Amino acid sequence: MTVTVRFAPSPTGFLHIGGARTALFNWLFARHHGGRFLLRIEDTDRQRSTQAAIDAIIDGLKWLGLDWDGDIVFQFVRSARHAEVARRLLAEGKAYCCYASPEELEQMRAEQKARGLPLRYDGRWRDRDPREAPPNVKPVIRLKAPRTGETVVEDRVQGRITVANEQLDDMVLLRADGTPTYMHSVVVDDIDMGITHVIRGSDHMTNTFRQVQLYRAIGAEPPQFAHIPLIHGADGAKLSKRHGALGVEAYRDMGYLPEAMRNYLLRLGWAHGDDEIIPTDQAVEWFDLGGVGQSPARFDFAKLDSVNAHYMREAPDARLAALMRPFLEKKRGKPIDPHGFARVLRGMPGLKPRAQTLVQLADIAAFYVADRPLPMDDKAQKLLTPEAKAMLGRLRSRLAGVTPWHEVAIEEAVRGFAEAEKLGLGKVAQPLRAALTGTTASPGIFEVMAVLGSEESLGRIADQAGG
RNA sequence: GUCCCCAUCGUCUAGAGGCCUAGGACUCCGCUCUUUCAAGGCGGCAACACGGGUUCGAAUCCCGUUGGGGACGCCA
Repeated sequence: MTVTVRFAPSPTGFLHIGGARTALFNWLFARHHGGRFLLRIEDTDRQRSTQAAIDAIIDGLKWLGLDWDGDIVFQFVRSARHAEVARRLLAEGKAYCCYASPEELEQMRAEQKARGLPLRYDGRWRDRDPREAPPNVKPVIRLKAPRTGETVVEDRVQGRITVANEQLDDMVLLRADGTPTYMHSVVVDDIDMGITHVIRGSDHMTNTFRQVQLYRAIGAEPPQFAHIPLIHGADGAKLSKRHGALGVEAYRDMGYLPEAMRNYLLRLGWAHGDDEIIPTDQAVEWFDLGGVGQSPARFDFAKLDSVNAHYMREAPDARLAALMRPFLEKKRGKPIDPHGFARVLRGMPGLKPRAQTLVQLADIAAFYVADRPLPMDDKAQKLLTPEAKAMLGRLRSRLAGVTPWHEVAIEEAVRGFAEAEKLGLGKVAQPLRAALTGTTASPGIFEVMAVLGSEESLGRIADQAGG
């Protein structure tokens, strides 16, 4: 049987980081085994499902590079099938009609809570004669779950997990309006789609027992389950919208590379010995459920930054420049002309080891496309003393004679000038850097001049030089 | 409250009874390289939650305590 997994988000919001990791693990598992990775949108909650959320999930998966097989399955479309299975169970006596109203059940739970009892449906209609049903009340269909014995799940991550059946109540399969519940739809769809492995967050752990009972009632063999621990926020609390559970598009907008995101997310909960940098093709080769950890992990931006910095250094200059472009244009508030973009591209080798994100990369690349005269930051301004300005004037004259305008020739000229002036190179380089970049930190100054070209370099120096 | 799960440096983790005076990565701190800032190289700080067992021997197995998380909907 070919390995078949699915990622099954509900379209009630963006694709958050936990969902992204679940999708990644499923995708890796499928690709590792040469199996299929299916996408199913769980939109049975008509009130909360939105097209915007569906789009966000699809965009997020695409950005992360997680391609699914076949067509997207929309769960709601299959509701007739779900109802059919529920009614079959009803006919077989494995399910029953429950006429308790929502208000009645709410009251039941309130009483249970008040008396310190477990919150469970008490099975009040389980064995009651349907002829006693109140008039004009549409019933829900509940599973007639076993009341004795225990349900065992052999989880591929958590190991064997057991629960006493008396802890579980009779879950609703079909709502009063005839629509299926999540619990029921999931099981029917997973059976129909031939899902062999269910890899999902451990918040679904307790659902699993109920779902296994449903599989048994339907007469199907349950798939293998693998519950991966949740991701927590930096403070250890549950990752919620308030605790940095951002959509993947937020990470894209913060300037993270998708391959870095995949690597970081992979290491959050999965390990292969001491390996840290694991490119995606390597991950596909190595991924296994045995490497998944059992305890929750905290999301750590510092580590993500470091991983991202690594992948930025490895990325080809042209790709990085293209990816960074929108960030730089946003920062400038206007487009970059081809001339400026060419500079950024040429300057990329010196730029990329100095940034951890595309946002930072745009920040430090900005001077390459800045218009003259450049604004000087405070530290740069401080360096440009009257003496320094005069020095820059003399240096400019010397530089004007450099041909061809190449890095090596420029360096020779500047070093020769410093020597002639009896100045340390730093005394010359720092004011020069200020004039050329408007800051005190930048790529190597000879590289900067070479990239800028002689005309622009001399112009910028002249802008700051005295006399 | 009931049930389920988890527990190694600040964080992510390696560790499947002796290889552990517990390894790697990130962060932080030094040193080095150096025209600045990075990157790189070298080095440092830092952990087996606690208590009982089992065993010749336990971070690793068992039990308990504590702590954390998750689930208890006609939401998914």
